[in-house]
Amino acid sequence: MDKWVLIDGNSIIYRAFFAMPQLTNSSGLHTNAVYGFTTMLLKLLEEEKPTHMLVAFDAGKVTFRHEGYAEYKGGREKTPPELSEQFPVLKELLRSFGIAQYELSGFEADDIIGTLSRIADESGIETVVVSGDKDMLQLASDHVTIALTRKGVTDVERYDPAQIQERYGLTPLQIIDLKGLMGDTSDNIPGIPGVGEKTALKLLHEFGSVEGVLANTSEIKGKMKEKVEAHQEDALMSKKLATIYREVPLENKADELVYNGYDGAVLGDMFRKLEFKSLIERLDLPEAGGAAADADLAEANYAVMAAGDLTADALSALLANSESFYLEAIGDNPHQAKVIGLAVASGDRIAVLSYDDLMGGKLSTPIRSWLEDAKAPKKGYDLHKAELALSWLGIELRGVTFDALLAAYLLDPTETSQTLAALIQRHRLAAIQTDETVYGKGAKFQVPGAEVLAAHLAAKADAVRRLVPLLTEELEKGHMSKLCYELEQPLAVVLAGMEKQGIKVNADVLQDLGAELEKNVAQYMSDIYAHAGMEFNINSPRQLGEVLFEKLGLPAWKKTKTGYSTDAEVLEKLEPYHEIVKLILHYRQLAKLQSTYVEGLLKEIRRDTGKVHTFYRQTIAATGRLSSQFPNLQNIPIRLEEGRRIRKAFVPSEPGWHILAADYSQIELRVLAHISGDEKMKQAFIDDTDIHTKTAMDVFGVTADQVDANMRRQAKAVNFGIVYGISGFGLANNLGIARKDAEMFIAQYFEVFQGVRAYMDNIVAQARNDGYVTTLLERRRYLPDIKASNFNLRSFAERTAMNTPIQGTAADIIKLAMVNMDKELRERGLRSRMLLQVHDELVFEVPAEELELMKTLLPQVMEGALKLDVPLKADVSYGDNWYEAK
DNA sequence: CTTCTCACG
DNA sequence: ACGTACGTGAGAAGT
Repeated sequence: MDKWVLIDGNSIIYRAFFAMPQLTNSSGLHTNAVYGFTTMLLKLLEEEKPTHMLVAFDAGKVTFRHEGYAEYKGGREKTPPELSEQFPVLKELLRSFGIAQYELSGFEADDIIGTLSRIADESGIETVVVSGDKDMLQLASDHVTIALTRKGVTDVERYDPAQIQERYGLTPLQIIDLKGLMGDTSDNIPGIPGVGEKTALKLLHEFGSVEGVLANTSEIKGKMKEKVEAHQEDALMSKKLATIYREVPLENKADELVYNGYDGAVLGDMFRKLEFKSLIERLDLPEAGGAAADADLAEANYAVMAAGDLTADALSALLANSESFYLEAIGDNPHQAKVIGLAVASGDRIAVLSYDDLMGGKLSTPIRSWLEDAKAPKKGYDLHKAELALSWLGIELRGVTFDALLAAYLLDPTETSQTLAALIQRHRLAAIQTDETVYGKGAKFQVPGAEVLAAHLAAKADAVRRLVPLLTEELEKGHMSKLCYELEQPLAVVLAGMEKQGIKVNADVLQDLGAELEKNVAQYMSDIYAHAGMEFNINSPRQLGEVLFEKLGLPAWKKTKTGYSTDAEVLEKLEPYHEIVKLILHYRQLAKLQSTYVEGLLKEIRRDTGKVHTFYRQTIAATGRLSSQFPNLQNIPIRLEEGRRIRKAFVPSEPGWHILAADYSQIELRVLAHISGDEKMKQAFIDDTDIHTKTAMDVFGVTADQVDANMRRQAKAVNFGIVYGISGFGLANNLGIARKDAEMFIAQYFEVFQGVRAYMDNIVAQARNDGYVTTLLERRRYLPDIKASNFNLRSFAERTAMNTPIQGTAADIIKLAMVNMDKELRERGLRSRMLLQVHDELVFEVPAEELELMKTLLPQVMEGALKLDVPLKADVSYGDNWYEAK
């Protein structure tokens, strides 16, 4: 069975260019559009398995369409040079793939594809047309489906005639009439002025075609009638321009479209030229010239010393002059990670010890005492994980002086891969093997034999050693040395302490709650089945969508890329239509509690201690916040009472102790008041007024007692919006009001808080100028998209520029408070323990006799963490469990 | 392994 | 005109 795939080259490369972030190879060639195009090709090859394939291009500037209408495609912006330079590259890439390409002077890509799809259709050959242009829908038929790009490049939506009917209520050929009426600004096709998609569809549903509309103008009312009558000629010409010409002389071309797959070596060479390294790996393409794979790998200018090569004294001597340290622990969860070895580099020797060497034998004593010696300096990589993994072996890691992972994170917190291999590559140092190469991944993961493993661990210790001076210098240049050595590194130790300590979770409380939930979930389930008239999996959005929108016929208005959206926003809008909707919302709420918080949390409780030990990741969030994993203890329910009860299970680990919690009040807005210097906002916090009420008063121009609940709610949403980097659309969406009204609120807000407006303008300008923004403690985030020509990318970067200094400074502040508080506890010899951090909240367990002291000490330390132009405020609460501490 | 949904600040 | 709020992690489905 033949299968043809016909691609509108111009349309897709444009799409790819605007959808992909800036990307260049090391010689400065822009490659983003070609990269995007390539990912789309790969997806098509995999999904469609075509026997024939063609990429069609527009040729030259003038086509037959210009003969009747010289202004066709006039007024278009010039193609950006960053894109033009990629056309020849794309054509070369297609040759490397072995994919046919075609262009014919006087015709557009549309016409070539239109003709070939007609030929395919006439022979009954299944064909997919790929484009970003809706006009292509006119080509759909029983054998021809149209894949239109939606978001990005690889996300496409397929249309056959039935789907076009469903979406527009039109046949494929009527798509031409649609454009005839609407016109198309991008092609400079006029259509009828004032007729957009809505009106055009209405007219077509009534009269069937452009000609039908023109013949029945008497039945059209008001202004619309005048417009249609005045622009009859335009409509007819527009229809003609929009019609794809399907008789291009292309007979007997089919053989040239045959696709036989690509030659890995040829494609590999092309990808190397473009530096598409991830794709080389993904397709497992051969290395250049077959061999020489290891040519770039660093040559070991050190001797790997295994246990057999070392005496205890020799090891001690080496450790005394250590330059770097690397500990390998397998597994993502450091509390369960298996230590398989470690390496210490010193001059031309790198000692590599196994787990067994660490746990017993002649070398165990020297290595353990070195690890635990706070005076023995250690420069390493991910020592937070190392500290935890070792601690479960009864070894306390001390004396960390430099962590390459933390440094790398500070230097670029948005970088997703901070592995040693990636860091080495980014710094253009001689390469080391990736973990994936050495261990494999997924089901194929396997620890290699002792010798190979030793070589790899030694290479990593050596990599750390080579990175340290570079990272140190970059931190210095970025003014982040203090942030690294005095905040993040000490914090890593505090976090490890919290994680080792863990928090006690009462399994009985969870089990009781679970039993209750189970009953209720079952009840909801049967009620939902009764209303639906059938049983189905409510947890499956797909099945739920079918029941709601097809079986029950509820109105569908929001779609995901795979089907109907059934999220809470959709369901809330559907509530008035059917009783089942409310039941589903409740079911969802309870099922979430049951699976994630009752069952999920129960699985994390250690049988021996009854505690859960989360892991705070310090190098994930782009803003400087922490994140929490295994389990995530930063998203335990609180907003709704049913869920909040989960917190009753979090209890002190010792009898008679209490849970004490303190959270910063409005920390982000206080930070904003400080960094913007807005006098009005500063004064509001100095007077300790309710900021949302104050905002409502100023924005609505009323007195305090005139602010009702709704005004305060709206003001609160505006304040949130300000912190997020406000947009009219976002605020409108959040408040469920018209965008115009939202924009009015924002304008009014900026009228009042002029300092805030100035800050927002300045920070975006600063980001454009420097390429990055910073927090008060000089934490940095780069925003490469701030200059993007793509509106979406640029807007996103602008909002990020506004938000990151605020969210990031708040993160700085609570981190300072944590380090200071830890110090206070130790210096005062208190037994109280810090257990959790939830972005603006700290949770402790405290013995009864320390409660009074802690109730004043904790807020004092939190409020004094950083001196701002406005006071910081922390509210304390306590109880017998986390629920009571509210 | 990705997608959807939903929990938190 | 474009199409969005900022930052995370986890469970269940379905490929």
